[in-house]
Amino acid sequence: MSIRVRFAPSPTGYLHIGAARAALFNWLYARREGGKFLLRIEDTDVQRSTEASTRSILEGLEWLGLDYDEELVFQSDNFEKHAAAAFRLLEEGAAYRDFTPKAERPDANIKQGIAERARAAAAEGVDHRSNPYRDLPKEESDRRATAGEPFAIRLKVPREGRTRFEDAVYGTQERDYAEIEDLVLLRSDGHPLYNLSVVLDDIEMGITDVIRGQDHLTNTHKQILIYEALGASLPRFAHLPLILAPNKSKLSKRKHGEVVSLTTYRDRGFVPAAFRNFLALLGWSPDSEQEIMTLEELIAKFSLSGIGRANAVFNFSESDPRQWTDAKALWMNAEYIRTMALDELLPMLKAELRAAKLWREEYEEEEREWFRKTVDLIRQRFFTLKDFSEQGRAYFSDDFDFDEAAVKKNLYKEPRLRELLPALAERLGRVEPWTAENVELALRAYSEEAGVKAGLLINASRTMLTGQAVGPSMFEVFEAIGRERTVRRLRSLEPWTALDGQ
RNA sequence: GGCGCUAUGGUGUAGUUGGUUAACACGCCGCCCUCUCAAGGCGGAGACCGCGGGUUCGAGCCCCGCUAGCGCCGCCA
Repeated sequence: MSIRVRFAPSPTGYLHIGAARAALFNWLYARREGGKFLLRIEDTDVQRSTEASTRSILEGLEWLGLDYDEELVFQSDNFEKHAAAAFRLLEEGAAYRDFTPKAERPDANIKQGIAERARAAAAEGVDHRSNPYRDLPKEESDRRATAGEPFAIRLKVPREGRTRFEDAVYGTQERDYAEIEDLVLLRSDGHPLYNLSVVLDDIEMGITDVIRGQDHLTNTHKQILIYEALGASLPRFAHLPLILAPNKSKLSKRKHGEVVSLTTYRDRGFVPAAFRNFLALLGWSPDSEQEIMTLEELIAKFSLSGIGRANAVFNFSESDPRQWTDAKALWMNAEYIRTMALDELLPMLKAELRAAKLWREEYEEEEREWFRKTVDLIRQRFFTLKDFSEQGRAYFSDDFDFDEAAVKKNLYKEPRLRELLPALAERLGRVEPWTAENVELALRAYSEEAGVKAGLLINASRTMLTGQAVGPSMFEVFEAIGRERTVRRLRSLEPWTALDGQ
């Protein structure tokens, strides 16, 4: 039978990078094995599910280049089938009605509350089969139900035995039935619960391999119980190590903010292929030592056996804007930006410059060559797509800012530059043809005449022309900026006005 | 509290059936290149392989114990 896997996020927020990685692994596995990658939106929690989240998940997957097969499944559409299955299990005696009134559980510190309850229960010894309604005679159960008394349906977990499965990542997993509570299948309001729904949907969708986060590892035993009660065969399971924050806590939006959202990477100038490549390496490693991999290579090399078991730390600093996300992710993005085919980069740049209102149609017409050459020149030291419209702004617009540190370092330290630069502008205005080589000859000749080091004029020019202290080799910059703009900018008084004010 | 999972330099990971200088990438430091900053080249610091016991001629790899971190334990998903 061919492989069928799925990614099943719940639309209760943005797409978390951990979830995105799970989607990636599923997708790679399906593509590698020639199987199908299905998408199911688990929107059974009506309170928290939003359409905006669904949209954001879809966008995120599309951005990463993860296309899904077959129809998108909304779990809520199967609501009735799931409820019916619970009643079927009830009829078959595999489940029972629990008439215990629903407990009030304030959502706030729910996890803590559960732990406390478990602690208290453990203190006096727990018997998970002690529910008073577990062995209620069928007649009485039916009678009370008919009388309109509310009830939940719980799975009747056998007293003796254990569940067992072979996890593709974590190996053999076993758990005694005694440790598993009779889980609720259907709430008293008639809504099926997660564990029932996933199992039913996975069966209906023909899922052969369930690849998901390790947080589901112990829950898998409960789901196996449901598979068994349903008489269905088990899929293969593969659980993925979790992604942790620098302080080793679980990555969450609440605590860590936008760094955990996939859309942040799109919005902050990541190249999808770069982020995808980075994500693939979080918890998985190929046989070779090669880390930069194309999608095709990723697919060809991917295997469940390459997945590690230890949780991975995702590094970032909340105080240092230069390290806003993992340094390796940033490095990888820079690597992609400077080495990828220019033709693949240009469309992304077009979108970026458009958003920054720096795009001009000429860049695809008469200035096409200039644009390509300039992008190729400046991309060498950029980390994100955003850098093109920020640090690179001066190449596309006359309206750019002067970096304060650059002005101090390259202009203010030598007062004579106020006279030297306009004079240099005068000289450069006569350079013909305008090439890096000719500008260099002219500039060096002038520096000798003026008795100053060429470096002084070069660095000052860099700041005058680009507003920056750093950038590509300056003569290439002169060529890219062009003679007319060069002359004008060298004569500009703007950087000096701040000085006058002091 | 119970159950489970994990544990290799700051981070991500390799470490083949146990075999002797623990590998790669990012980051960090230095040198070269140089008009700046990157990139690139070269070199370096950084891991007693969580701790303690075993088994063995020999253990990061096997066994036991401990510790720590994480996860799960809901009429949430």
